[in-house]
Amino acid sequence: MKSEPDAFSIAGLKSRPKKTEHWDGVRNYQARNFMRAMKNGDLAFFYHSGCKVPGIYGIIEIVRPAYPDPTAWNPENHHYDPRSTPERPLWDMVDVRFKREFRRPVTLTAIKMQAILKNMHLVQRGSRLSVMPVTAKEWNTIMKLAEEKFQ
DNA sequence: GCCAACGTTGGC
DNA sequence: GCCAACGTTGGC
Repeated sequence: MKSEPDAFSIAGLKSRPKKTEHWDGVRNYQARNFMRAMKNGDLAFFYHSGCKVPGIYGIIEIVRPAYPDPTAWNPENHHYDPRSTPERPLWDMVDVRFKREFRRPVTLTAIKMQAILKNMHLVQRGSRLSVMPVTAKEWNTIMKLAEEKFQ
């Protein structure tokens, strides 16, 4: 799951009450559908984009599965979408809880250097999705890279 | 249904 | 700041 750290970072999530926050503002159908596939207890990587060192900064846990995103109904909100109403919600969000922050991020550069990760959704084509799937193999490879950083 | 125009994302 | 890649919109 991607976020620009200036808007919302893993440190920001960690500092929230119960280290939990809504992951709102997703306005892309494919990303929304990936969120709808999430279950309670699922883990996700927290990716920082649009910053000096883009990469995976830690792990979060899904603590509430997809439900309507009320920010879409608020004309004051940057992600307002009049097509979505409380009666017929169009966009969803999930609740995520801070799990762990890597001491050093697994950078996009490091990910691109791993041949085994070349099929990762994140590094394919012009993938701009803010929510995307990770396979078990990819997850384990990223975790190994994260552990190496502790040495 | 096609496709040009436009806005957005995000790495560099 | 640039620009490639992408999704969406709307005219036809």
